[in-house]
Amino acid sequence: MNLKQLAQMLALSQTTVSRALNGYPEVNEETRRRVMDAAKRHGYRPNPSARRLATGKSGMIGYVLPTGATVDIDPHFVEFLSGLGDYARSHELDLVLSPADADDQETTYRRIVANRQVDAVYISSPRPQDSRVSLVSTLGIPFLVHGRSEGFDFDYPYLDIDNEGAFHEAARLLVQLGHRRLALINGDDRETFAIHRERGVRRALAASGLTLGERHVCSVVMTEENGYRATRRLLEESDAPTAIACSSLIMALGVVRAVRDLGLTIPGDVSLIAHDDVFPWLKPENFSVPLSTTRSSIRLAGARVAERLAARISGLEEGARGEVWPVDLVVRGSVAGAPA
Amino acid sequence: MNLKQLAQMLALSQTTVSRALNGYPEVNEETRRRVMDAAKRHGYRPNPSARRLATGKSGMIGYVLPTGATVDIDPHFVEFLSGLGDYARSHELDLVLSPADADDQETTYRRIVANRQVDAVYISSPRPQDSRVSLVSTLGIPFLVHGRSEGFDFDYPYLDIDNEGAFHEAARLLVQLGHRRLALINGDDRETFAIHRERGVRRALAASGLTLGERHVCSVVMTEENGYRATRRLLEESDAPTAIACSSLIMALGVVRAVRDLGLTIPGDVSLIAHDDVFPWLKPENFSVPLSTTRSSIRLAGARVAERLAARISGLEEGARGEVWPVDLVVRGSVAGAPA
DNA sequence: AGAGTCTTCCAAAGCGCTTTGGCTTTTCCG
DNA sequence: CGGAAAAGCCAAAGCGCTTTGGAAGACTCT
Repeated sequence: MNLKQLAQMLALSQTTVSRALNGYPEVNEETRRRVMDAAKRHGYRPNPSARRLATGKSGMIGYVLPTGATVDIDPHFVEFLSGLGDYARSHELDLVLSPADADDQETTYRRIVANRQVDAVYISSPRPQDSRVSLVSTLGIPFLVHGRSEGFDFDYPYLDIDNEGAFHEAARLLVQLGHRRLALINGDDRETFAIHRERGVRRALAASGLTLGERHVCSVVMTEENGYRATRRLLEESDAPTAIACSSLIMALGVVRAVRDLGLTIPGDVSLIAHDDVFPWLKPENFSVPLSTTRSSIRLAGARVAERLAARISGLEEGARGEVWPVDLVVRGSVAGAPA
Repeated sequence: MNLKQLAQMLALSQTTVSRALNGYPEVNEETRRRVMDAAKRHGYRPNPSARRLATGKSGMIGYVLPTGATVDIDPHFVEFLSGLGDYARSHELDLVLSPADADDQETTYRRIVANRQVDAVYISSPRPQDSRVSLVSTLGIPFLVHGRSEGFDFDYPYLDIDNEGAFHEAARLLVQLGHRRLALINGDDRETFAIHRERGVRRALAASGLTLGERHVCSVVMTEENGYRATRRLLEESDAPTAIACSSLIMALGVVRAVRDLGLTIPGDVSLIAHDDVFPWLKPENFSVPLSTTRSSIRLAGARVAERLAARISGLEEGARGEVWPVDLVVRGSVAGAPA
């Protein structure tokens, strides 16, 4: 059942039927009702391909997925996706993932924009002066950055959590508990979130005249194994830290394992605070010693990103609105006063 | 730059240019070269919306993503996606995720098929007599099942791993080591993979005249917490098992924690074998006691699914071909002879 | 009553591609 | 050399929708 048939059936023109269906004003209310009614009764659904060709709108949001033999998709992604899906589901928005060589995403961005394959895109895990952000903003497609970039001479819309504030609070608590030597086991320090977290820790330390030793900050891909290695390295040195801030729960698994392997205890010998993105399958309260965390649901962020993208597509949201979510500091058993 | 302009520029008809580009035989080789050349030089890319409208092909593969407030996307999904992306990237295939209410996916399947939004779909985590499989096969769109369904009077194409064989081997090893009371901490037993794994364990036990006690098999969502709870329950009973087979590494984390909490050791008091889907961020060899596993890369499976879907789309693959991958049994420190 | 203004609808022109059916020209072969 | 077959190309008709530019009729106002 296509528009033509429906129009014929109603003895109306395609124009009128189309307008009635799309809520244009220049059609009699009764006619509209008749049309709506018939459409529903016959299960008419406009062909999206045709509509897309005519309007250039696709009803999808896009994401360029960096891939490659050496590239692993972050497990956080799936939680983010859940959130995106939560919103998208109720709005018949689809998500198209365009896999791209991680080293050449530009081609793919250009392709999906030129082809009008999607109405909007989002960008995740941005870095300072991230080329994707400048690219996409010149390409002129609605977009939203999940996280923040930096160092541009223009503004852009984003949704981020207060990483600096979170780690500032975490570090401040540790300092208040008497810790003098903190360490930070961070994610890839080319990404903005990691930079912000480090900044937060440094700021908290500085406030008490302390510093973050050069060798007390690690920047690694966030795997259990890397958490383990970093911790071993940290704790086997002479000026071993007495407290660790850690950028992910998965790494924290490794931290806990390393501490135990060294015959040390949490929080007796070392206090630990990690960032928790709220996974349903791994909870900080269930660690052998319940883990203190800075908590922010990445799933909720996903839903919000979808919501804002939808708003931008329909013109309800405009401009370079930045949105920063506060982060909860949840104190559990993994922190204690510094050992004597 | 569109077809019309390109044709004009070459003083050829759109027909000829289109045919030259799409490899039809009825065009002179030299003409074809000229066309190809000009197309490349001017960066001509056929508009996918138009092509789609004309042909009904979209160049995308689809996945209906079950969502809902109580639905969590499995973290395995992201690894599978990595694999899918690995293949899709080099073939300019995009993946479209259509979020759907987990309790009503049919509507969404019908929509994406009716709308010809995608050229093929895949189905994951199937259950016996999974309604999605029968639906999709009547809808007549190319598809592939990742995993297996059962109990149909028709065949369908799938890619699965030998879950039964894997857990058979694992259980057999444990029995050979003298274990008489095994337990299985399994995933959702409405899903086929879980059923197959249980079957494998039972078969191995039966071969030695043993059985899997009713209360020695748990079926739970695969989270760390559930692994922990299941293990506590198992080990606190009078006829506690001396060996555990576990369906996921994440649950195994909980198993390990529970064993430790109870003051027991692996493998001294209890042997453990888990299934490893090969995550880059959590490796069995890095468990406090290196974990024996049945191993099968879900990422490779993703790539293969993409490959086969592409083949089905282009008509290179047909029929209900089932493909079952063998699973490696990797023995590490977490298994030992049964305690006396 | 006549001019102007709404209201309501329509025919037709795209959107950019593929494909059908046909028309020339060339090639082949007895 | 003549006729058939093959090769190479084209005009035009879709695909199913949106949107432009009217047009006809109803209504208002002076």
